Formats: sequence, structure tokens, C-alpha cells
Amino acid sequence: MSTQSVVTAIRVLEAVSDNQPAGLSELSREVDVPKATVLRMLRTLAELGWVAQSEAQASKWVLTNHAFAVASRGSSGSVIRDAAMGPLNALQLDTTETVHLAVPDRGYMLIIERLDTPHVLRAFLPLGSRLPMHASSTGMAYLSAADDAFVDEYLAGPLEALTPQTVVDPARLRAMIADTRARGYSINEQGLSTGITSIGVPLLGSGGVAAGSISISGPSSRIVPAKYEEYGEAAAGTALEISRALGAFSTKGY
Amino acid sequence: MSTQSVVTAIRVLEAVSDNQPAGLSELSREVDVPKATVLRMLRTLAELGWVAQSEAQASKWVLTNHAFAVASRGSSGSVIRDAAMGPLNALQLDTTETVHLAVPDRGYMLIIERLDTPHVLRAFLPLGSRLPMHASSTGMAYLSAADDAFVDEYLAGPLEALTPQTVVDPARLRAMIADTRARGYSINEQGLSTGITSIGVPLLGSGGVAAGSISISGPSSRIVPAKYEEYGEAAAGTALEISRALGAFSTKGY
DNA sequence: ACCAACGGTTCATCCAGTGAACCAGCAAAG
DNA sequence: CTTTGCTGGTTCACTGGATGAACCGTTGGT
Repeated sequence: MSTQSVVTAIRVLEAVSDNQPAGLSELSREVDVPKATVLRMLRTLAELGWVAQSEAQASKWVLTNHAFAVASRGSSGSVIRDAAMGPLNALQLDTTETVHLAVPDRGYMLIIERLDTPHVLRAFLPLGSRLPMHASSTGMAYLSAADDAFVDEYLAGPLEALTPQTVVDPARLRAMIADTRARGYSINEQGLSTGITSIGVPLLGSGGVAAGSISISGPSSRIVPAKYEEYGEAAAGTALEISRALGAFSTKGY
Repeated sequence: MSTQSVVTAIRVLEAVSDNQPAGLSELSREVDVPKATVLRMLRTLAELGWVAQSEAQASKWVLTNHAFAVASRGSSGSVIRDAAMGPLNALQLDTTETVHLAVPDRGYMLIIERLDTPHVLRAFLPLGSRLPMHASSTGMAYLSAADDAFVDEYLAGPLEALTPQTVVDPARLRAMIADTRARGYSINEQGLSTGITSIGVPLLGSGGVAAGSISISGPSSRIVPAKYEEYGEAAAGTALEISRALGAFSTKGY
């Protein structure tokens, strides 16, 4: 691999992000690079304004919000976001529940947008959260549209349980994916967070490949089974609109 | 400056972020580094999953959402966010308007959180947006709490007008900052975006230094002068609560 | 047909990055 | 009150990875 100092620097950056606030030795171990090198990277990144010593405990390192500012303009982010926000907004107003927009990132679903419910009881998920695919409605929706090879690989990996309700058995997950395909939407009952139920639908990008997903989430007391079909179909309609805008069904070209 | 290849890589990354989708020569000019080097950096960053060739036009480079995922956990972000979300949530429910949480980043206000209004007519600002300080209520609120040296420096720089209503005259801006100080909240009438009015209040971090700001925004048809005082005071109360949580008025230590 | 831009490649030169060994400080263990 | 083992941080000789001028093939405007 080329430009190894850059590779090291980025790996340090990611390690900081994961261990927030992170100590020097800790990072050195994590990245498996001598402390001297890690420190040099941290200093350089600090000069550039991407990391800083924590105010609380100096000599602990943290990411700055400048990093957030620079990275916020995610590409496939932008394209999908632009296509999705209009329809998503309408969906939120229709259902009055929180809606999320998520895209895949290294085996997780990354929440890139959120529109809030006006209800006092709110599902809360900060932007930038990464959710395990098997434990979220967005993830299962994405898997239902992803190609088989990807699904096989994902299910072969370790599957963590986030709540007692999280399904981690690959066979059951496969069945749930099949149900999602048949039904058009996924259902997650408290598998991500106790008390939260959500319904997800996949988005297709150009060429019809899975590009992300949207979901409707709320407290399990409000998102009851009687509403699944209504919400699922509303979300599916919205997803269709977005996928169309992304050129999923475009005939031109190729 | 040390580890210059890392510096170059990050500068390339920021250039990509700013020019999205960016071509090779363009980036080379922007960063003032030979094309060969820029390309090497792009390839390395691509291997790491931070940038990718645009799907639309190959040989144009874009940021990936992985960059967003890593950088989302901004530190001072996190601390402020944790302290702010509770009170902000209450503020949003009280006013039913969109509320924003912003922190300073290199002369701009960076929007790090948003809670939406249930109204159909919505002010819309994607997370990660950077707003000029003089053109936003969050920015003016921040300036009203920042030290004089910072304000002088900011006002000395070029001040762009985003709408016909944007105030760019330093003298008038100074007067507005003084008003904001006296009143406790800033008012921005369509200076950022036509049809949008917003009200901002600064947040103080530990030691009482300006750390960010919050705002209430909505269509100018709804956020009318008759409501300024009500909203301003509600926001000021919320800000006080957050600042207190951040240790702005703590007596211990030092 | 021309020219000027583009994206991308090559390779000799040499300086920037590397990492083992080193301090000083701190906290728990003996 | 030592000892041990951790911490964050520093030093410096060595060398291999990063550099950038010059190159190529292609594309698009006139």
C-alpha cells in the first residue's frame, strides 16, 4: 500500500473516533504503530484542526467538529439526500412519526438524516449513528434488496444482540429477509432499543442496486401491529418515489 | 510542519469536500501540489474508503459517507450535544418551531443538531451546514458572547451577502451585536435565506467562554415580530440551562 | 487540423517518516 | 518508601517511501 504515513494518520483518526477520548498508548496499541509515530500523527492532525486534546483531560485526544464539518458533505450522501428529503418530509407529515434515512457503511447502517415527530415521546437517534444491519429495520430492509453474496457474507459474520429481543440467528434472519421481500417492508420490534419499533423500506439507486433505506420509528406503544401495514405501505410508496428519482428504473443508457 | 504527506492528504480531502465532485487538475491547483502527488493521495484515501470516484462521472472525486460516519462523533460536539439535547427538545416542544444547535468552526457556524417543527412549512437546513456568522442568528448570538478581539477580526474579513436582506456593514453589525447583548437574543430576518426568520442565543462553556449557540427558526410568516420576545426569552432560558450544564458558572477549580 | 485542457504514468533524487530506546511522572502493589 | 508497571512524551541515526518534473494518450473546442 502506498503513502503509508497517510494510511497511518487516517487509521489513527479512525481509532480516535472509535475510542473518544483516547490516550496515546491506547491508540498506539489499537493501530499497532509506535507511540512516537502516533503522537506525530496526532500533532499533525491537531495542526490541521481535526483532533484536539480534550478540555476535560488533557493528553486525551478527541475529534473536533471541524472534522464533522468537512466530512458532512458525503457524496452518495448528498445525491441520496437530495432525492430523498422531499418525499421523506411528506412521509413524516403523513405519519407524524420520526423518519430516518440510512445508507450502508462497512456492514452497518449509517443514519444520515432524520425528521422528527412532534410527539413528546420520541425515538432518539443522533445523526451519524451506525446501527448493526440485523438489529435495525433500515438494515433488514437494505439486506432484503442487497445481492445474495452480500447477505451471505453479512450473516456469516458475528451478530451482536443489542437487546433481549435482537434476533441473531442467521436462519431466522433469512426468514425475516424473505418476509421483508414479500411484504415490501421490514419490521423491527425492540431489536435495536427496548421500547422502540420501526418499519423500514429499501431504496434502489441507479441500475436498481440497493442504495440505502428509510424507516419510520417510534415508541412501541404507538407503533402497534395494527399500524404496520399502513405505515409500511406509506413508506414503500415514498421509497418508490425516491428510487425513481435516483434512476433505479431508468431505461436510458447502458 | 511535520509529516507533510499527511498534511497534503488532509488538504486534498478538504479540497474534495469543498469542490465536490472535484477533478484531478482542479484539486492540484487548489492545494498547489503536483497532480501525481494529489492522485497518489486520492488513491490512498480511496483505499481507506474516505473518497471514491463519482458514479456519475468517473474521474471526478467525491467524499464517501464513511468519512461522515467517522467524523460524526465530534468531541466538543458530543459534550455540547449531550448537555443540549434535553433542554433543546423541551424548547422545540414548547415553541413547535425548528430549533438548531450550532458551534463555531473557522469563522462559520456549524449546525450540529436540529429538531424539526411539525408544521408543513419548514425551515430546512441540513446538518453539517456552515453558515456565515453575520448572516445567521446563531452566528450573531455567538459573536455577542465572543471576546472583542474575535469580533474585530471577524468583522474585518470579507462579509458576503446571501440575500438582499443580509447585513454586511460592519458598523451596523456592531450595533446589532450590542442589541443582542442588551436583549439577550439575536434576530435574523431573512438574512440567511429569503422567507426565513430566526432567533438565536449564545451558549457558554466552562469558564464562561462562548461555546456555541441555539436558535429557533421558521418561515417569516410565522415568526413575526410579535413573537420575538416570547421566543427569545424561551430560548434564553434554555440556553442558560445548557450553559449551566456545561459548567459556565461553576465556581470550583481554577 | 490544431491547441489546450484533461486524467493518469514514470522514475531518479533525497528528505521526510520511522521506531527502538529513552525520560519523567504517577498509582497501585509489596 | 521502594518496586513495578503503566502513562504521556522525547530523541535521533537510518533508510525507504514520498516527491514532482517530464512524460503519454485522450478529449473537446474552434
